[in-house]
Amino acid sequence: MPKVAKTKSGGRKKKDENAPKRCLSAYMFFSQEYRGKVKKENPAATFGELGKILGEMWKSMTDEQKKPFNLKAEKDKKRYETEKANYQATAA
DNA sequence: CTGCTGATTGTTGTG
DNA sequence: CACAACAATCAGCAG
Repeated sequence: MPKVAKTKSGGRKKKDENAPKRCLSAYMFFSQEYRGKVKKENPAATFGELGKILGEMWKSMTDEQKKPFNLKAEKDKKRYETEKANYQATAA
């Protein structure tokens, strides 16, 4: 059962006052690194292809390949945790 | 207590 | 200027 692929164009939920954004996903770091690489191998590939290709290879990646990205994701999570703590501390 | 959904993050190219 | 697939992630809310 699909979780309804709704984009940011959907109904927004109420945002927090401090709004601790969110932690980047491993995919985000993955794109940052492969963004130029995939573009290099796919100069004619625009976002459409790039996005699909990237996602394809991403899943193709093993946990070892995602490791560096996961590490970054973990670190970013801590980053988010900090703003979250600050958000809760101030919001409290 | 448990789960679900909404919101967010980053990429680039195009209407 | 905002959004389009791609994946992940998490927090808050509702039953």
